[in-house]
Amino acid sequence: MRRVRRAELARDAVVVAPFLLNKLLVAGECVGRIIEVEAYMAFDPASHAFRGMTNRNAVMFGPAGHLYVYFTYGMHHCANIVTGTAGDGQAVLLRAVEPLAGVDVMVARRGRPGNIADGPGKLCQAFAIDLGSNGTDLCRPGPVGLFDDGVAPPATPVSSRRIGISVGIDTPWRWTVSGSS
DNA sequence: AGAGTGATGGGCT
DNA sequence: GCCCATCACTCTT
Repeated sequence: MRRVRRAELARDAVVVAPFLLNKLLVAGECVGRIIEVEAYMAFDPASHAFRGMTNRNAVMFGPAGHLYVYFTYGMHHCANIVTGTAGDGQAVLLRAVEPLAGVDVMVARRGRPGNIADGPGKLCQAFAIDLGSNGTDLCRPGPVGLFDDGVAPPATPVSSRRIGISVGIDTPWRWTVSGSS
């Protein structure tokens, strides 16, 4: 099981997003297989980076392979993986993972059994990812990592429209592993 | 299965 | 002061 290399993430978000399917998100004892992602490109009206760099989205403009975490709706965190070249302002939103290890811990954090990581907010709660993890380098040993266990992403990833946004809904930049929602 | 809605707080115009 | 890259609960088909 090898760590995902920075060079693999230093490509456009629309390329990296399907590449990330079936990769493993690891945080402490918790492991999950990525099954749903969305790409947010530069000059993408739905992207946090669209209006330029601010304190909140600064990590998006840094080098690829870092975690961009933001707080939204007054109660949820969402996790993104920075892609492209530094300065681009690109990222891939992690929307869902299949829990593989540390399920007990995730259920305890969630406070309820079942459907513990099938949404961007739930995923962050289950993996204890919050603003304290913002900027973490996933390509170096640390509290959060991204690994490849040799399971290839789907040969023909399923793409569809992104969710929860009101602009940029024309671009099919959401990818799922076939069989998951 | 799907639509409607309240919770709740930081970010930005 | 309004807008969310959400979730869970309720009520309706």
